[in-house]
Amino acid sequence: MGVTKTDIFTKQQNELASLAKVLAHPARIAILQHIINTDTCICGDLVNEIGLAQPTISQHLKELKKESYIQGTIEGTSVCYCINPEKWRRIEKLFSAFFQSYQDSGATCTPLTIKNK
Amino acid sequence: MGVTKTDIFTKQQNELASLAKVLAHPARIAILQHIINTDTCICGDLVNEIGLAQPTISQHLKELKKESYIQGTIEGTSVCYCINPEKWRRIEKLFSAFFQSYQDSGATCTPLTIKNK
DNA sequence: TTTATTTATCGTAATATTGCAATATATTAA
DNA sequence: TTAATATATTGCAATATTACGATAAATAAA
Repeated sequence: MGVTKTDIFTKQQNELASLAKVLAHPARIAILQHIINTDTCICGDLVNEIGLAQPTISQHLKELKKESYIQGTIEGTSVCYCINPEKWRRIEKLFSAFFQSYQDSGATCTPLTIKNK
Repeated sequence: MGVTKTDIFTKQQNELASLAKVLAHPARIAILQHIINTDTCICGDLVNEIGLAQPTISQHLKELKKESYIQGTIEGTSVCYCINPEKWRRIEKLFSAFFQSYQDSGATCTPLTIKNK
């Protein structure tokens, strides 16, 4: 159906999935990396840096803003984007906690050649 | 077009995006958490634990296997799933490195009320 | 005011994802 | 062999995502 049954999952599960979804596209990773490298972004530069059309970049920025990975400030006709420091650290902690919730107990689950790829 | 232009991004950007995409669904988060909690999974239990049909769970497991978050062992008629320890730590490091690549430089990008949600 | 510049939004086409019924496959038990 | 059990695969419908041309909106410069 292409529609996720969010109601059967916990708030935390849905939140982590939503945050991961933002990172689930190389253009958005590239945008974040460029903003990180340039500190405050020169916004329109993203269109030049990354080989995507302006509406496409704008759409990706919208998704990054929706989950507050970044924030924007209007500078005349252009918009300056930068990382949202507080949210970034919060997201980092959520992912970190998720990955650290697994600790290798040495439980035996022998790997095998799985037939279906 | 619904088709990602992977060729214009680096291998690292595409890899992190692919890994994030696996986590971009609450069912897959729930599956991983259940496997983590039960150490080795009782596979069919996932269908009961999570309120999704068997083919749907099987499909999610396939995606988790594709990026090697988990591995499966055939136990008679059933399949026992568990976390792939080596891959899990590798993925953890990739995400950790990504988040830590941002360090708050105190660069001024004053937040504002952004009009478009 | 008019023009240029920058970014956001709309509309749309192509493709991907999600979910499940039906079915196939594989192994164990009878 | 046959039946039961567990999981994977297929096929399909509903919806979501990606990308971009066209255009709107908003501000600065002339």
